[in-house]
Amino acid sequence: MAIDTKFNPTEIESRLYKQWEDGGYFKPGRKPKAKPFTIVIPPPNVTGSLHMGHALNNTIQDILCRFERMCGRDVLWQPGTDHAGIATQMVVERLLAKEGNIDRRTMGREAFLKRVWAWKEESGGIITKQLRRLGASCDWSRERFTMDEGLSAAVRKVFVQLYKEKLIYKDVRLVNWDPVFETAISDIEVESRETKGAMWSFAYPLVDGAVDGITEIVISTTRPETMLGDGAVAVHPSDVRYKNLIGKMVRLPIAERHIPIIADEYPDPEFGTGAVKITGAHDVNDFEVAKRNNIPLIVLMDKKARMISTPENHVPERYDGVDRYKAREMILEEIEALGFYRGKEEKIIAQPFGDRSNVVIEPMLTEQWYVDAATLAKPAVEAVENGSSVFVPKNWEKTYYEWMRNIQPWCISRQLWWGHQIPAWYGSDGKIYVEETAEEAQAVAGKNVTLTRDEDVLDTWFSSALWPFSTLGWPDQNKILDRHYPTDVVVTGFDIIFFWVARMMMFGLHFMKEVPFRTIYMHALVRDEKGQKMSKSKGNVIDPLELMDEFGADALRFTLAAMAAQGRDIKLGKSRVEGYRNFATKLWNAARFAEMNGVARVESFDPLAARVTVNRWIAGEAARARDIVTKAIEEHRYNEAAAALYQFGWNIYCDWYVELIKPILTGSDDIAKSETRATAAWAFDQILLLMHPFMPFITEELWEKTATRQKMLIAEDWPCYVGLGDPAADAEMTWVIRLISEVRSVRAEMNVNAGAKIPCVIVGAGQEARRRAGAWEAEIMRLARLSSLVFEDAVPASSAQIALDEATIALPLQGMIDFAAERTRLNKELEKIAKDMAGIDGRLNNPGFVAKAPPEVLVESRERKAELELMKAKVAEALKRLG
RNA sequence: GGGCGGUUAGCUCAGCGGUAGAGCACUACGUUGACAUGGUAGGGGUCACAGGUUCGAUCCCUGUACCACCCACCA
Repeated sequence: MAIDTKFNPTEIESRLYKQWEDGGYFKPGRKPKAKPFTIVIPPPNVTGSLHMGHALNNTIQDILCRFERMCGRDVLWQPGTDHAGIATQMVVERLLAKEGNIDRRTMGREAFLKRVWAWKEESGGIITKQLRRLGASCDWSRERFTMDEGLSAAVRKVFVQLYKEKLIYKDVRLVNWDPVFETAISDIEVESRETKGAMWSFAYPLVDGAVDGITEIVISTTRPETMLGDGAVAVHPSDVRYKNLIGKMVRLPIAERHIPIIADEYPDPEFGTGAVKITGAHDVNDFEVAKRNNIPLIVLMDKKARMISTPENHVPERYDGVDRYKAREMILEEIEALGFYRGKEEKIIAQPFGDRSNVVIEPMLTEQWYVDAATLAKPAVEAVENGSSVFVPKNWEKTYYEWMRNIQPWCISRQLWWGHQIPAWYGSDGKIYVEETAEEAQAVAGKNVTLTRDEDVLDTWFSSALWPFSTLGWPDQNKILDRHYPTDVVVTGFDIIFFWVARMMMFGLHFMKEVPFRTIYMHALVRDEKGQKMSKSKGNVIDPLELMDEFGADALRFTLAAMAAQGRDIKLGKSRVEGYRNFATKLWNAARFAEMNGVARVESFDPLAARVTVNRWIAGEAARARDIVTKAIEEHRYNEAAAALYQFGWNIYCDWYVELIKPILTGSDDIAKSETRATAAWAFDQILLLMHPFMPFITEELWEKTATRQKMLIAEDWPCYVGLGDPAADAEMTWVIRLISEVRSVRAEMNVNAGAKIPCVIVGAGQEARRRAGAWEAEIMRLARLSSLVFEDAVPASSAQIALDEATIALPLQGMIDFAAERTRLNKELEKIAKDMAGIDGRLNNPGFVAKAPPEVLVESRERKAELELMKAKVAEALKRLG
């Protein structure tokens, strides 16, 4: 069982993971009587491979799951993947093109879908393998896919019910149309970007001649090509310039139609010419104006955003089939030639882009399916208001409210093939039958009706919205669902708060009558060292897999946890990962040290029974670390937990404790020796236990290597200490450490090498003094003895003079340690008394009482600094005398 | 236009009423029987700026300046 001299992460990771998974440690139901704890994974796209965001997201979830498991909860971490409609279809279409195959349309829907499924079976499991690599303790036996039969059934049921409740309906309105994928997309899939553009001005001549000497009206537009579809020109009713033009007709050049000048509140008289062309079928604002004023909607483009010429739309034939941007140039040329051109102004304009296709979205008038989100949002808002679900950090609630309270109908139909096909059938008369199956629809429609199914599929996020209950087996009632819904926490990045969290809230509440999760933990986004979003095009992607190869999964996990402060983004540098890899190595070597020094676990060892000061102290420190880590995880402050672990493991245990016990281990006091061995082993076990959620692999490995155990570490109980922590031992160790540091510092400054045995001597003396401690004089004597011993190696003959000097040095130091804490404590106490007396809650503006704090407490820090300087000087002097 | 963050060491970031912290980088000395993926010590900060509250402000309040992000229909 000897521990290798080197720690090799890759060697142990896959072996241990397999042991855990095969051993069934990730499955719920091991503790049937325990309180359940549930997390559903944010399902990664099947097309995806692990990026930094996933790594962070799943590290946090795994920390929680492992922690709660150790705390005795019955943990279910429900994994799965998302079919990712557009993304997947895109990948497969590209693949087809690359292989020189026919496109999907000529291939036909059925054949294409078969191809996608084949692709999914073949390459869809990459990301789940990578999650295993990270150590994620999901119950893989329950893995789900959003297009599984069960989940699809859930989708159909939800759709049908919402339709029957009139919360899903069809509507003809302007949608965001993606001309590359030729599908509608929802509002939040549109990204507005600032681009260079221009605003052109055209004149439309009045049909019936001049009014008040005016012969034309000048409009301004950023989209000249849409002038062919103008149905009116609008002016503000209060705009005196156009007062007498309202109701007159103007001639629309090129299209050669007559359109009215109307009055509407929409135009801003201050902006441009104050007159706006109204193109109802190609602009969201214009659409509203047109509806209000009964202006006809003239469709100009086809699904690829090319102009079309039809008898209805009056678009000249020469425009037929011309791309919208080419049409723009043509229009500009023609307008100029016709003499209606009135100038151009360069301008930065916001343009809508498809978040996946990177192409300008065209507002298009089509019939689509919508969810009445406003109605569903109400309970979802209330649930957060009344605390049924809580955001961490809290300030995301405001963003959530803002969006939910202004929510628009959610367009859920997509003109794609990969996804859940909408369970709606049409009779030849156009009548709609929405049922879960074709048979049911047929039964409702009657035998003689020929039904055709709606071709569209649902937005991917529709099925994701059901994820917290569909994965647990809904709509079938079952034990898992009863036991694990609502889930405890959802862990996610804020970028999908609207896409996913909000919709799960709406659907969860509507169908389960319960919030889908109690806590919504929003973590930051991972960026590169310069704070830029990682993207392939920028070439700044840090691949978590490469980091794991180089430094190990534990190091990566610890890094991510340590950086998961509740900010907005995380800038990740390799050096940080390297640092935590070193931490892992440090622990590995501490275990080797233990092994070499006969430090081994003693089954019946009780840290409370330890007598040696340093042992009592380390036990207390372990308890303290345990408390900090526990609290920090519970409050989702992972960086604090990580910091406490790092400090306890490296600073407290390795730097101080291990160094301080060396003389005991090599000394001749057998009682102290055996106690220390047992304590060291015990304390190291505590490190492994507390660290396991963060660094599961190395801790599990060392757990196995350092003793014969009943259970694997993953199945161990989270430590709970009663009565650990000895103020006397703490106080003594605190100033021992301080004193050693001071002496070392002075020595270093003076470049004196007084030997390396200081720590051992101090501790030995400290123990002895502890037994005698009591009266103040005794304390001084103890210090004196101690100080003389500090220089024992250097000055074999004892020097009483030096000893006394050192004593006077050490005492103010001891006072200094407690100075700040004491002052704080006193002020807090006084403030509290003041508040109680005045009955004030919250911050006290003018306590006044604080000024009455004992004067010795309110010493200026400057004096303290002077004391320190003096002390240093004295130590230096003492050393000088030693030569 | 609304909203949410940020500005702390050379770099990346914690902290958040009570003597300014970590990692990396840097300097010096050790190459000592766990560990050079180490050890010890050290240098480096008017905590963006200006006011205010307070016995005390990096922290709370108000404003200013930059930097990010999200949302929104100004043609």
